[in-house]
Amino acid sequence: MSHIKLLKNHTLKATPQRLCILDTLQECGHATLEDVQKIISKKFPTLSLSTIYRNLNEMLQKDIVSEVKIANKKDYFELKKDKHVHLVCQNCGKIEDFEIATDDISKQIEAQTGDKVLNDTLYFDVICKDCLSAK
Amino acid sequence: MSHIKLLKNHTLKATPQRLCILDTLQECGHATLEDVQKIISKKFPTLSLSTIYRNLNEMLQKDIVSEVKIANKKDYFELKKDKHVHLVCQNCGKIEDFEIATDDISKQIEAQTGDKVLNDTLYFDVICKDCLSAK
DNA sequence: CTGGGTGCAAAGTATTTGCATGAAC
DNA sequence: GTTCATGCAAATACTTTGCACCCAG
Repeated sequence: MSHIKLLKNHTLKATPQRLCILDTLQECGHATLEDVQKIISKKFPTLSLSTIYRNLNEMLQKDIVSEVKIANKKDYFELKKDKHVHLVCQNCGKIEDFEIATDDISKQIEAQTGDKVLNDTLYFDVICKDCLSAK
Repeated sequence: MSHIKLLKNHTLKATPQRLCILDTLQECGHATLEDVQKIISKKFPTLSLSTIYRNLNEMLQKDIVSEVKIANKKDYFELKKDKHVHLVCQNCGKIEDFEIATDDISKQIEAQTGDKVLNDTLYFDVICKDCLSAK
């Protein structure tokens, strides 16, 4: 879906500023606020910091983007995607996505706790293939 | 291990302030900075905010405590524990811990990506038993 | 047109730091 | 006694807000 439609579906006007923010997230995959700021300052120098804050918050609320929180790291933003796991390379810092079925674990938790599992967020600390082979 | 020993093992002096912070985390299981602040203001009103910040940061660095980051929530602190999963109740907000073996998933990731998995952090959004039965 | 969005400057929070004093070892 | 930690106040960093102007629909 185009970013223009994406915004309109969520009752947000398709301004150049918003499109620029979405493009940036798409390019980066996962971007910290700092990343977004830095990249935008080149692509669209007049886009103000308050606009970035305001829009990221709005898009979080409307579930267009999500926040990726990793211990000992800054928070990242990403375009909302289907269920996936984050693989965080402890060497180069890169974040990869990985599709995975976690129903087994969910069932196990439900059986042992009596809770109802709705959803999950999984992070794995890894050394990525590239860093492994670089050694 | 007593908190006094815990601190000394990490070359930190066992001050009443530090012990109070550790006790607070132990009581709460998972506490936000705000929780810590609020509880401490009763138990030890002269303990200053900068001391809380300084010590939590130091203890994070020395791996005495860890940070629990959950999307759409404030960050929590907890005493460092063995590998466990966090179950976050979407209804009452409570966080439970759950012990689980995740080797299967790790192996699956390694097989499919070529990465080396070091560690993992898993969160599950749940409706806890208590909230389920309260309906 | 008109309502919502933007930029700017200012306000509001959160976090860190420098330094003199005080406590742990 | 020394060294390290604390409290306070000040500095810095981060985030939000109010308002006049502007643009997408």
